[in-house]
Amino acid sequence: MISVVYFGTHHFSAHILESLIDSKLFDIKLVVTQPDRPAGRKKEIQKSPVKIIAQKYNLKIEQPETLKNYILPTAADLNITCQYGLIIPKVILDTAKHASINVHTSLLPKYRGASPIQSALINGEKETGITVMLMDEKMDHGDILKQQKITIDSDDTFVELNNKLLAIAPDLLIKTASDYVEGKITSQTQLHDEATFCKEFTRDDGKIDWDKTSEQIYNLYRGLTPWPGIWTEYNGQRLKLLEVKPAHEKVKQGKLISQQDKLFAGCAQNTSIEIIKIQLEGKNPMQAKEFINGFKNIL
RNA sequence: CGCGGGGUAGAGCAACCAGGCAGCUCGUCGGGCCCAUAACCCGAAGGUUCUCGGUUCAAAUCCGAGCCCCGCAA
Repeated sequence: MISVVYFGTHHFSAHILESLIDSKLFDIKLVVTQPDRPAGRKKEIQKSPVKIIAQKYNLKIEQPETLKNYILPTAADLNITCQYGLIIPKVILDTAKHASINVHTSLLPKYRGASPIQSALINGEKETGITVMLMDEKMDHGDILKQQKITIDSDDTFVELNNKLLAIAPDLLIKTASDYVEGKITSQTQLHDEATFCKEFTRDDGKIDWDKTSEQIYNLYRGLTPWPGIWTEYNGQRLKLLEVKPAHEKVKQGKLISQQDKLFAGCAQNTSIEIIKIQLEGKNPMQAKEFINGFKNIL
């Protein structure tokens, strides 16, 4: 068995961790994840998805607030990280007997950073993939061990694409990690000149710019749904567009109109999007038809 | 005590501010029209107006308390 210290926080990472456990090839000596934080309207303390998995398998857990001056209590053959959310100092990377390995959800050097899946969708990419790499002290900068490409369908949203990547990532990681420990893989330096970066998104990033075309807005929807979602202002209130698709109706830019039971919004260059599911500030989500029934007089 | 919107027929909303027969668009059911229809016409059923208390001749509406849903923020 290969001993491992695992660093991770979010959902994708939790699945990766569980796959490592299931493979029975790895001995997870320690899981490092971000501290429990308040979330939701009532500010209830929530565990990270990775912590939940770690507890399910009774693994040892560490939740340092920061890794500055943090001393890893356990050394292992490999440090494996995925969506941990904090930069890991070189001192900690160097504790691994063989290497510190990272799983990243893009084809590096493209989309280094916090939101590779969302950003690829927003930019209308046709393909993306998984990169398994060696870590260095710069974010997503280390040498590449293995990559696997997948195609992005034009209707994939974050959920579908995330699932596609999740379907291939565990096997790629497990095989690459094992092969690396056995010395069967050589690493390859990234083409740093071609690197692009992506930031973490906030709700403001979901505000729709109606000067964009329906394709651009649809891509924004694909990348930011379900979180943080896309929205616009309507009568001074926030209107979330929970489900949309490109359409060909001619609608004045930035305007909402109803046609039979359907709802359309006008985008740039005479394009439009159909709104299928919608939520007004303070209200529950509703289908376009329900919205039309209730708000017909002001459409 | 973080800020704000909301709870009215199966759905989405109006009426509330300024108390006086609870209404609109759908859906459902029945009938009509039609070659036909999810279209159109006629009709019907369906309500403890979230709960409890208060004010009043009279409360969906005003006052007090509570429960629940949601948008921000974190």
